[in-house]
Amino acid sequence: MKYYLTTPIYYTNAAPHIGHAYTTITADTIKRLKIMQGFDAVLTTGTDEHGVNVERAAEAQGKSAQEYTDVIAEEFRNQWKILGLGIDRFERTTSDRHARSVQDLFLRCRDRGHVYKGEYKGQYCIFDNLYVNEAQPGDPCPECGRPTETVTEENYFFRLSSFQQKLLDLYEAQPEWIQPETRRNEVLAFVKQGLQDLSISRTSVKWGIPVPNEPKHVFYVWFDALTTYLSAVHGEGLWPADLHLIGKEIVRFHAVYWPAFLMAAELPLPKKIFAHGWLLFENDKMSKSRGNIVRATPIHRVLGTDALRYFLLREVVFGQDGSFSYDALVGRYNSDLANGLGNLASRTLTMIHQYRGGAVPDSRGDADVAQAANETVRGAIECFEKFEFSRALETIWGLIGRVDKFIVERAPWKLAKAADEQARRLLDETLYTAAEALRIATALLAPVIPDSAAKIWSQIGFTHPVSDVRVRDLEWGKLAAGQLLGAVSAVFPRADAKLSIEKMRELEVEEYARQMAVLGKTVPKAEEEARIAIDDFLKVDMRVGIVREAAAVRGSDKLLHLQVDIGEPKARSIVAGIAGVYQPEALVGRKVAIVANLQPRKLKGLESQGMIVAASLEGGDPALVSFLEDVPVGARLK
RNA sequence: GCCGGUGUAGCUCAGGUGGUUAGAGCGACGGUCUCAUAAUCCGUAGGUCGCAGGUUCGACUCCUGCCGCCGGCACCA
Repeated sequence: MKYYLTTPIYYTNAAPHIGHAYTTITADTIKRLKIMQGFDAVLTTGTDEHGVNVERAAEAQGKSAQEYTDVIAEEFRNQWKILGLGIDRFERTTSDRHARSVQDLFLRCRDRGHVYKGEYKGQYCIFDNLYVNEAQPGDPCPECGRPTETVTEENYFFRLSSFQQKLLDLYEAQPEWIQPETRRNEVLAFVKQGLQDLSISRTSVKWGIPVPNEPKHVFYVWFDALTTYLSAVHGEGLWPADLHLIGKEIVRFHAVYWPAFLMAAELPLPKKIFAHGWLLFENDKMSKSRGNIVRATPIHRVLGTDALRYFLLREVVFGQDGSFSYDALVGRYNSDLANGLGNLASRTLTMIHQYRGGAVPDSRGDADVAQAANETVRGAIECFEKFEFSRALETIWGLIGRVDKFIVERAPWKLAKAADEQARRLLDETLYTAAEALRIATALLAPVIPDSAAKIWSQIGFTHPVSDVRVRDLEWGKLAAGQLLGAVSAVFPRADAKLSIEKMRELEVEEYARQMAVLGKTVPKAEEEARIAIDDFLKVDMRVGIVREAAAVRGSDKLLHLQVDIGEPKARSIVAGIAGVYQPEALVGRKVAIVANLQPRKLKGLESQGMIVAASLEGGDPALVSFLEDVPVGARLK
């Protein structure tokens, strides 16, 4: 039985960080679990390398787009290698076979009448050569702030609109097709609203896969990227995928666009889509501007990859957002891995060496612990099956705790001093029980902490790899009497919290610098390019104004309608997206800064004759500009 | 504004269809053993189960309203 699973393909505009690692590590764990359950599991990941952003980034470095993405793709490939992940297919959107897959998918859709040539009307920035999605006439370019122009472009469209009912039928027929349920609800709401046809090609972009017989057209983002899941296993009989593992930000593309493309092409649909949450840093969003992005390799180097794997799967409830912190990481490492599993292995194996010459004693083990172990296996597998990793691990640690307690109750060190036959038998039983429970827990944990499990496994004396273990081997009593143990050494040496965190932070700085160097990014250069001349700045007419009236805008969360006096005969009517932070009554009488020479625009039926100036905080909240000195209304800012 | 979710010990979370003293792990504190990685084990402290009403003999568990947080859509000149 095959089991084909995928991670998203990662966009080559940034180097890999812990977020990428989170998804990929989870996928690797699922793959190992499926293998343990007897499947031939295949895992695909890769890189998404097309598009204007890449085109421009490469140009800025004087590289070809291909040269540029070669470096980053290699960076990702290497990252997974360092972390020891079992990637079977690494598919790049720039590979030839992928191009053929995309073109083939397109032709299948076209031949069945689901694609047509039309006109895309949108906003375009001529300076940045950039299409601004979802912008409206008059909107500024997000890159340079200059006004965008409305342009029309010939595009191919996919008839997404005609798939609404089929998609709803799919979600209805397979309620667990998209998980967790909260994501399913969102998708349902989105599709029920009605679907618009989707633009799937561009003539303004060069860096992409050409549309067959249309040399000017290149495929646009999702039609290209999603298809890697097919091309990675082309001709291998592995499609459909059993699982697409994704982040919650790309649910729509996987749960709406992708099945529609496949339905249109009359290809089988993936079996399941699971969207995980985001990894936050100490409860804040990780972002470049905050400078709080964490990379996986420093953790790998200080505590080992398994510490990271265990932390991510134990601490984060899979499907929900989770919080990463070095403190929590080291805490989990010490209390669960070092004191828990590592110490249990250490004490158990050491005692067998000391009291029984390193050979597993002959016994059936304690019946209660045996039962607990069998129940643990059943419970943990059940949780794993539902991707409830944290619960599965909690269950397994329940067994570890049970055995620690059992050892103390039996006090084998006392039994060892007694000379009678009953003590000898009891000691045999105690040691066997601890060793057998350790064997089962270790094998059960191997998908989550493969390297460490392998070490413990060989210390127990096995010569075959722990990755060969199948679920049926987890039954109590399979440990053979007489088996000779290997040499014992600490698998999870206790970590000094302060020192290891310092070390990880240090390495983090190094790794960041290394990645930047690899990407050829130098911060000063980017700033220089963004500089404008004084003339450009003087084009912006900013004025001090005083808010005369303020009211909420009906039917909107964020908008306030303000009347701002800037010394003109009539106050300006300004609609501003600040309702989330400011109460209307608190604004009346407040001095503000506005941009006075903007093209007016209608919002919710109200004309906005300017823009209020505010700092844009992380998370999108605004903070209005104000003055410490008393400034006259109408004064110009420069 | 509409829709979905969520709010339980310092932290992370469990708590089918309402029923005796609300649980676990980590952390804190005290004690214990000595096989073990200053580990283990035992014990203690700590919660008006977001707030206010309601239904009920009885609600963390059901209903209503409010507040907070998260997310989706709309929207953010």
